Amino acid sequence: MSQMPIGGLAKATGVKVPTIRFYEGIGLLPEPLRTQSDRRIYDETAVSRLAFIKHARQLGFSVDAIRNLLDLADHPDRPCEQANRLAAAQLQTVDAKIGQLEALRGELRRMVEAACDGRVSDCRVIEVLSDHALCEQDHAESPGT
Amino acid sequence: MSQMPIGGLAKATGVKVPTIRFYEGIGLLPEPLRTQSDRRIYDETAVSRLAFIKHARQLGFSVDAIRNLLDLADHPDRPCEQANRLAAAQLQTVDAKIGQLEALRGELRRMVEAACDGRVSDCRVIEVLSDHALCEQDHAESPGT
DNA sequence: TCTGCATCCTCTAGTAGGTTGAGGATCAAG
DNA sequence: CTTGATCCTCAACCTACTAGAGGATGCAGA
Repeated sequence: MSQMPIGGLAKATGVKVPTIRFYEGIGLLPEPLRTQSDRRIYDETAVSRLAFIKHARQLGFSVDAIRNLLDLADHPDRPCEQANRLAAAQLQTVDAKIGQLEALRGELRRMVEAACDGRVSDCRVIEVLSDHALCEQDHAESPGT
Repeated sequence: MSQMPIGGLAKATGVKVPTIRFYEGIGLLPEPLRTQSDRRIYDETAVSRLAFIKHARQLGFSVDAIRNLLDLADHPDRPCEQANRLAAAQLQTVDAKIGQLEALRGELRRMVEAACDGRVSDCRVIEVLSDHALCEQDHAESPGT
């Protein structure tokens, strides 16, 4: 039960097999023990660690931030300022991204609502794309969608 | 005025010089005329086309979608259904992304608000990351932040 | 005319966070 | 004993660019 191959770890966590190997390669997961035939074997601690990583990724933390968070999680005696700072920074990033996306959504809505059913020559969508001046808000930077 | 080198086009549109060459390489911009010494020369039509591309990128359209939109813009006699569909799809994508980010923001806020000032051993941030069950909402997929 | 700096050229490599595939070994069930 | 699933490594690909090397050209001032 507690000994499993990489596919078992994948099923237990919902993280794909190549992604697990990738995480090992970049040092997020430690190199596991191997069988005689060189196959990786994992135990419950690997499940926890990978679940932590997965959850942090879902919350949008970068791999670098996760490295720091894992390091903190491994040292419970340290002060947790840094964890708080990372979380606050991530919150700020997400906040900013939402703001930008909302501006984009406004423009896109206006484009879609004005949708014509004629020819491209008087298509509102193409027209707006051709002329930024038709936009109401600024959506200066792409939020990397 | 209407003849300009790549740096002029860059200034006129706010798109960086290497990015212009990149767009040419992937076929978004046509290969321009060259001077005898092999330097690219552009005119006003290039300015319009690049402005269109820039604006569409700002609105989050993928390069592939932009290829379609440009193709449409080049053929004003075609019906504009496809442009409408592309815009609607992009709106849906942005909408979904905002929804996910809002869920993330909720979790991050709860983490940040509960910030401790002690040791990592009872740090709320680490705790939440370790245990998805502590989350109130689902934030299944990472929105690629 | 010479000098020097800005701009241009091509080409390669790097970024984040993985995914996909080739080519081959091994395991477990029937 | 065979078949199909799973495993291994390594390399390439994805998006949308950005950065830098190394070299050619253009233009302005002395």
